[in-house]
Amino acid sequence: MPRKPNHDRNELIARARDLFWRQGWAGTSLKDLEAVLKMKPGSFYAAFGSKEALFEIALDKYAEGGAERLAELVQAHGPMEALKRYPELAICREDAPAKACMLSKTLLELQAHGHPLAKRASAHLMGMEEQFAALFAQMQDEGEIAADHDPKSLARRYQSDLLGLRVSAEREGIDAPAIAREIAEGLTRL
Amino acid sequence: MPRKPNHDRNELIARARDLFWRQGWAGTSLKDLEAVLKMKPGSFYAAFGSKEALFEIALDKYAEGGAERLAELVQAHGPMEALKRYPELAICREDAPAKACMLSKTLLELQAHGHPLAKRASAHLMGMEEQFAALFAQMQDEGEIAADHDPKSLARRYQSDLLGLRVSAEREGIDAPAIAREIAEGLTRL
DNA sequence: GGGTTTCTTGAGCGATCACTCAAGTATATA
DNA sequence: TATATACTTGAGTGATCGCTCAAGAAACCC
Repeated sequence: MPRKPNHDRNELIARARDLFWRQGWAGTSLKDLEAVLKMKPGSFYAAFGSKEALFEIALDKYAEGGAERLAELVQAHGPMEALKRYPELAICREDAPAKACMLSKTLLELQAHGHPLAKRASAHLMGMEEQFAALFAQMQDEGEIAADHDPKSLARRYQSDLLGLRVSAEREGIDAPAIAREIAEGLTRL
Repeated sequence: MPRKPNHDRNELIARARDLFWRQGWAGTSLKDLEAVLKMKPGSFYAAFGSKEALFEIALDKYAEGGAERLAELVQAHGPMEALKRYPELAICREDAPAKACMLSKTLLELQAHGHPLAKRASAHLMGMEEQFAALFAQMQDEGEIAADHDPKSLARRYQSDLLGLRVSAEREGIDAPAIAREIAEGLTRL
């Protein structure tokens, strides 16, 4: 009976994610979204409910994408090589709307007001960190790194280095790939 | 002839800096500023001209404060010990309105729109980095670290680690002082 | 105290914010 | 083709945004 939607919802969410990623929460107006999604207000609210609801979906999609890319690296090259390559990959994708991590941008922008989206970003960061910790633990089991490290501590530090790298990559005139290489090199010393 | 201002301008700027630091650019409304500064709109605009002008002054004061605190550490303990202590100091001041760096927060929030304040934050970050580089160079001259390092590379990495630490410190449930200790420890291996 | 000058006040400006909804349009079934 | 059912449209909502300005209050000089 009905009429089918003009747009592919998945594609819409991806475009919204990229816009939010680049411009942040307050920096992205509904006019911006309407332009990028080619939707009028009515369609937008029928499809997503609110700006906040769409941001949440976009944030989830962002986190999911990051986790997938890491998993693919592990699949292809094993844990150590994956963790070595991940930093450079994070800052060198030229199709990415920003170098910095969307999760940390969201956290920094919205944390002070206790906004739910900040909590969600924080949770996703923790999820990433657990993924890292699992890889470090696996490497210990396989004797690839020394056994006297705490995987959670390694993951915490790796995550911190990654976030710093991606903030640095957002600056102009900074050789971020050099930092990425140093982070990778640091892993060999474990 | 005239009447003297009710408020101490320096104190006003410090309060504005703390508010902007915590809440960011878009997250801070003029109502917020009026409340914290106890000024009505008219007084505010007579004193500072615009929200943007005050943010710029606050940003400069923030950068100046950071540089001063580092210089004091160097004065008291020398370059190496100063660089070792700085990270922990940056995240443990309990009177600070936020853990994360105001310069990086401003950069991440406003960079996408090419806002002048983002450029200014970027310039201040570069200034900090040059201060770090000068200290590393000094340590090389005094034979405190190996001579085969590029001081600018060391500073770039130190800055990146610092920014990562301060983003991490903003998260909940993260042992940031542990990361700070690891950064300090890393300096001993040079 | 009178006059001058600066600071303070607060109502209110136009613009933009996120969002709503009644009307119109296209696609499906019958 | 007729009808039902989404989906799309876009003018318009109240609220808030950064900001202005005319009027009043306070401090200085003579």
